[in-house]
Amino acid sequence: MPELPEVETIKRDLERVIIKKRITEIQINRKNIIKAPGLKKFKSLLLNGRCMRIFRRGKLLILEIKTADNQKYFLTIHLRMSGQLVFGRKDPCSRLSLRLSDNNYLSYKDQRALGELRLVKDWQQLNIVKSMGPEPLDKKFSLPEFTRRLQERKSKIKPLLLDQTFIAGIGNIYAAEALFYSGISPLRRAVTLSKKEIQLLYKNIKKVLQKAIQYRGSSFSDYRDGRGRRGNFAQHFSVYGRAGRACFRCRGKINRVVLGGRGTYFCAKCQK
DNA sequence: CGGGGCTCCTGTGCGC
DNA sequence: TGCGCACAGGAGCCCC
Repeated sequence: MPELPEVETIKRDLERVIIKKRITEIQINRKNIIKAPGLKKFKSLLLNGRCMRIFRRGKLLILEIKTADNQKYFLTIHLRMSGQLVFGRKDPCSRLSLRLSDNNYLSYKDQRALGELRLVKDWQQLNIVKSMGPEPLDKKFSLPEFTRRLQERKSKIKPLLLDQTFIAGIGNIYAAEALFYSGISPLRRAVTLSKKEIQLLYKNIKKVLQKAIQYRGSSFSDYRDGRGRRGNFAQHFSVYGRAGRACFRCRGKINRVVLGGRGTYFCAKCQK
């Protein structure tokens, strides 16, 4: 479900409402989403702890936890396809529920239960973090390096954009949108992109992610923000999910193919 | 390295 | 109505 803009929106919502509140009650309704440590330890460390800070790396949401006995831990949350993190009243559908000292709840919901939560001492030592590519909205994400790294890859550009070790945070929607705005076919080999095309792609990745954050993310079906509300960017999709409909630029038909097992939308006329 | 298939889950929608 | 299949904002693993 959520890609960088959705996780960023949740982060911004939650940091206004849960910081420094004490966790007074923990209810785990689906054990296997907790990947580390064991359930007992997970619970005892969190109980009476407080979230001091929230940040994001790629699609990973990270809560810095100060435990009751003043240790520093990090609760890492990967929402995968259908995870939601919602602040408010108690939610009977939650997989994990944290009651806070103001009597509100932080609910982790996840219809498909593919999400993963971990409570760790050092989040940077997680494999998913160690192998993660650059943050596309970070100043350190530079065009020369993006260019160099694209030019050494023979794979198709679209699956490459979904590869979190190549670049962090982009998923199926924003890969499709960025390629559309850049006029680049998802089937193109990365190595064949011209300097000009790479520059366009670089700009459009940033642009589409920023725009989506402005609109509080995309709710195609499951996504909800930190208050349980839908995002507004789905109304602004140019290609994603528009198979068979008219391309906004040339009025031609939007195609759908499967690449790396993922539905891939593009306009064969506008995207070469 | 690249790509395909399968897996983890649950739910919905479609064609027959 | 029922059944099976395809598909869904993700990603790890195995195999060729």
